[in-house]
Amino acid sequence: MTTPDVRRAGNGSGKITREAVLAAALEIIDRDGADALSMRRLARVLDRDPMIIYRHAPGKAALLDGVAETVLGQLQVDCADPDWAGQLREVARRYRALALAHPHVVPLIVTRPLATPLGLRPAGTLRPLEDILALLTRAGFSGPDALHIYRALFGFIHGHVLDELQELVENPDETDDLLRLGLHRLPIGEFPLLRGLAPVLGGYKGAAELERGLDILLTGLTTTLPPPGATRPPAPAQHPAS
Amino acid sequence: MTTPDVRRAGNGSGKITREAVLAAALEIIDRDGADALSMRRLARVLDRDPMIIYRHAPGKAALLDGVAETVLGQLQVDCADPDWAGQLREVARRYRALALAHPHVVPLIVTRPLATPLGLRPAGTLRPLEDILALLTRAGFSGPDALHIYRALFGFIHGHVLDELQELVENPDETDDLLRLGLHRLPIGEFPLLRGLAPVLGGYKGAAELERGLDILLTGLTTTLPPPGATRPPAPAQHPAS
DNA sequence: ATGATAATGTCAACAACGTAGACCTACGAT
DNA sequence: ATCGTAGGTCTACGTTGTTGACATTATCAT
Repeated sequence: MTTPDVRRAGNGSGKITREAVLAAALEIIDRDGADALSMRRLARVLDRDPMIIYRHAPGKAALLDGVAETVLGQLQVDCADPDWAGQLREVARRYRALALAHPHVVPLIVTRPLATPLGLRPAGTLRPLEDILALLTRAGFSGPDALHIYRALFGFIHGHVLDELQELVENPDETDDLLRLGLHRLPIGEFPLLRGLAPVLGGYKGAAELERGLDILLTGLTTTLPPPGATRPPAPAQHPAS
Repeated sequence: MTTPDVRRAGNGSGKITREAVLAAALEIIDRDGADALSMRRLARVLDRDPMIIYRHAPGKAALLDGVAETVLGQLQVDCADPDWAGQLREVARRYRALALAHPHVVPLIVTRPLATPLGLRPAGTLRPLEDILALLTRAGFSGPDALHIYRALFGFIHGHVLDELQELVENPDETDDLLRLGLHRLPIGEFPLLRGLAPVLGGYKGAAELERGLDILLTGLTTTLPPPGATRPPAPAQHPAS
């Protein structure tokens, strides 16, 4: 870093907003993961003293919550969509897109609310829940049924996204699936099936898997719960290739 | 075994095994969460110098992986069960029981494999996968289909367990659901539906929810994929492991 | 028994961490 | 002028994970 003007502690110019802090934190996490986020490093990115951060967030934990909130807050739900099942599909797809865009944030989204009661969670985290409840009650479902559907959907999405991220590999340069997945290091005798499935594991397509899961989930839901109104059956939907 | 010989710096008696280290680590995590686990505190529990730990694990990260592995390693699969669907059900129930017994370990199980390619993960983590592949191929499924079923099942389980843990609340003493969930702190205008569903949220029963989800999933799977069992068993029914 | 070799435990030290507390500026309202 | 408040900076404390050197003990061929 060539700094001709040596200020003792780096200070840029202009005010620092909470959004700027969170954006910088997200940048670090996206690049190097959540463990790489330290107050001092974040301050270096902001070109300020580490202590300013505490003017915009009460502590590091709140900061992580804030990052998770900003990402999850980008998930939009169209409460007015008359085709509730289709809307749930799109929400799932958008969620997956968000997760792939910010893979290092997914652990935060999934993990941090574990110790926090519902009402104490940041508002941005609760917005999708409320919106989906709105969508479903507007479609005629009872409150408890809507809640049940929300749980089933997000349970599925969380699980799917985690599983898909687990299958991502860092060096896609390697052509041989066995090597790319590191499967050659496994004891041959103990994991014969796993090793044999290397090519299938390598060719994993998350988007298709998501659609298949959604088919199962939505048909299951519409047959289990009374689909209100004189609306149509679920319609297995078209699969966009990707 | 019982040597009440007190040496200068904390050292107990007897040898320290890797299992003992992991057990102590699990104890700390179960009590106070993963963040509370520090090398020094772990050493205090073991009544030894902090540095011994490095003789049994290359670092803290490996230690966390080890804890996740020991817990997940307790999940047993009966590969020989002829009723594959029933066996998957039981696996799901056992997984849930494990998660409820060690709630603080779930984030580790779910999060740590995210950066590690399949083959480099600890063997105990891969055992359930291999076992379920064995169960399903023995039931007549093709390799890719078996893998698909595994993904669907564990995606669902992961999601369900995370969602259920999020609904657990720390002070179940409070009688009023609104207060217990902290929902009274939410802006009334912004989250009307959510607040209205407080009693339903409070009465969440994870076991029933799991069974409902399993119903949906398993029926969906058996209709989507060719269930090889009852009607006509195809040729390679028996496949000796070699 | 003897000495060599490895395993195992101990200690001090380091750099980096989160954050409390004091201090300093700048500025709009009185 | 004076005050309150918000934003920004600096120092310092206690803790963390880990390194490298050192000490002790076990193992084993000779």
